[in-house]
Amino acid sequence: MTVTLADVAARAQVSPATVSRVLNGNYPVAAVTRERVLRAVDELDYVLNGPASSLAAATSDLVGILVNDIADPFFGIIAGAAQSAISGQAGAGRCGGEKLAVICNTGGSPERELTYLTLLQRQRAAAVLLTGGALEDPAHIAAMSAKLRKLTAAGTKVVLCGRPPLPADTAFAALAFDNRGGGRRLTEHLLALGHRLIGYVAGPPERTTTRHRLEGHRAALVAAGISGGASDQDRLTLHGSYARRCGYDATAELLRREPALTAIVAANDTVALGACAALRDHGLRVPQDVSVAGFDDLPFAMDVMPALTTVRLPLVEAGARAGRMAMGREGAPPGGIAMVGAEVVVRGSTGVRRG
Amino acid sequence: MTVTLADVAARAQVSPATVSRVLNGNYPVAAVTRERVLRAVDELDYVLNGPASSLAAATSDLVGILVNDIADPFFGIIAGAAQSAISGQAGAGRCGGEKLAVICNTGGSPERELTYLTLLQRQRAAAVLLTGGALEDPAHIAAMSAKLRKLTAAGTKVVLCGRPPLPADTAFAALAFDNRGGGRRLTEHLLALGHRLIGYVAGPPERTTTRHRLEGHRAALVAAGISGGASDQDRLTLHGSYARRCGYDATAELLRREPALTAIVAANDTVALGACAALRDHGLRVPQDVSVAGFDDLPFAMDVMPALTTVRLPLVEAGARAGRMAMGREGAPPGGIAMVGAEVVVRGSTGVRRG
DNA sequence: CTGTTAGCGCATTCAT
DNA sequence: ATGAATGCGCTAACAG
Repeated sequence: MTVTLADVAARAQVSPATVSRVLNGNYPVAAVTRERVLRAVDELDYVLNGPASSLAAATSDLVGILVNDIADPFFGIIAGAAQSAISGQAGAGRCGGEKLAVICNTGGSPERELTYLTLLQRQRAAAVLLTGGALEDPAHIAAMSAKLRKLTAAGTKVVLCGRPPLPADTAFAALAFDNRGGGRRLTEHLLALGHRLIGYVAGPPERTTTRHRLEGHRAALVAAGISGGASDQDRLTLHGSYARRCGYDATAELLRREPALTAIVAANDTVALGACAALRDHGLRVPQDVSVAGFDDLPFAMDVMPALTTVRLPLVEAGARAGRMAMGREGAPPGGIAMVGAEVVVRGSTGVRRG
Repeated sequence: MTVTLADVAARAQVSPATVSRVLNGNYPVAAVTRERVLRAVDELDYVLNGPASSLAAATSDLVGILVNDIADPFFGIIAGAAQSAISGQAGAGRCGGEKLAVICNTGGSPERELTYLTLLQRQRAAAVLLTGGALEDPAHIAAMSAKLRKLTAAGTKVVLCGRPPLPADTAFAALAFDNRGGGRRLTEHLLALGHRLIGYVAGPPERTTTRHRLEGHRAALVAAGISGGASDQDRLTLHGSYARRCGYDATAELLRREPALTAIVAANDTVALGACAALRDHGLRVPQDVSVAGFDDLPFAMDVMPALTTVRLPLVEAGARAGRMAMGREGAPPGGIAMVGAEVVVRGSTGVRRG
């Protein structure tokens, strides 16, 4: 019923092997023969059987891109850039070299992360790209390390993008965002504006991204000699998800705990937006009464009113570079890991401390 | 080197066939035997070979979700919801039933759209979900129809989400957003506020979404008896991409063409944000001087200042429902197509006409 | 440059 | 309820 490679071979009056060679383009074939085969392919409307091909070749053209939450533009932008870098480079042949870059949405669940890895392992994926912060649960880290090690052993290339390298594993090329440095510089900016009572709406606990940004924040406070003591820092730090709603609720709570607050640093831009909304609802102006800062510099950050002071992460560049690394078009960075910049972008949402 | 099903069979002292049956769970196997096999699987750390399995069974567990631009939360939200609906329903067996729902980013390119479809066809995908507006180029429509017909013929389920059904093709279950109705009601809202000179920053030409929203807009104008003539409508309508930048540039141009403009309708929320920025840069206040309205009701729409009046599309519900339809967990809507609502949400960015 | 020969690892008939 | 045999469609040696 379905047309196979053998049918094409018969039609073109060549052997199946020749058809395969033409299709894969990785072997010398006479120009005339190629034309004949291609014509037969076209006439029969033949489509290669991927599973059969992958089985015989022991590899597939599937590339998996794992993201924590595809509804979040942070991941959408990285994933889109990576996918372009991977799919955009069609090989010389119109059939060969074409990779199927696909995005897998884990929803931040460790189980689904592992499940997707297994599914990709099943498919003998050519490469796997892990994006965004990782969970710090030791058991999960161990499971992930083991799984990734198996994947590489099976010939799958593993690349980390925006995720710190796994402990004791320099085996995987990694691109890490300088969350700590960015977090520190952002708080230094606030300190320079005179702020001393700074609330911090952190991301989900147990995530590397959350921890690093928070560490940077606290390092800046300590360096300025206003650590305020651990208890005070805890009092002004609240954890939540990356949802706008969390920024709103956490800000309300912070205001309750410390009405004299003059600045709020949010886990990311989305959360910062929620914080701004909460402040407005409390009759406070941004930045005259309270300054607000975000993180990531998502596209909308420059368009909200007031425009958000935030930390710009080169999401597109990082995603594209990770994609190239996954394709072997770009070597791993020296030491296996490259730290990509995180630069503070000052806009209207932060200003000098009031009165 | 790599452990196969035969290895597991040997370890469990059963035949390969039995192992296969246990793994697929679609055949009676004695409980004791099953336990023994499962233990062997665990001990050997066996992972099914997807390509081999798909080849033998002539189907795979891959489900493709095609999106125009994954960096746009519009698609991220739909895709995320669809993926959850598809992956979330692990079958009774811990091995079987698990689908690999993957997102394919076409970037709006018709070639890549077809390429992805071919790739998914190669993989013998179980289902394909097409999301978002379609290109109206006749050649591309024909190519898509043909390709989709072949996919269904090969056993792949095709579902359309947020995309109008293909002409003369009731074969594919479709969920369509009421872009025309939403567009019309949005403009009616503006007309009710007294606006008469309304600029329209439309999306990319040749896209169904663009055309439908624009048609709704014009229908409202005509119904109000202020069609203004075709030439006038053309003068106040500008096409561009869905980028924020286009909203900015188009607004500047509209202001040049018609300084007396009192309202602007944008292709979507992102474009509306760009329009707001342009107005501000021209010293105009929103909504006191000019009202602005978006479309989609993305999460940030309620958080910008002033909050955006827009048309809410049930992205999560539609994505999830499409996912269920792709899995055969929900039947196709009567007639093969269901129109999902598009409700105007009035917020601060629109107000009564000035003066 | 091209044809021939073997599997790749699994699902599925048939038997039992 | 389980085992034995067959073939899915293709690629990769190996010849020629």
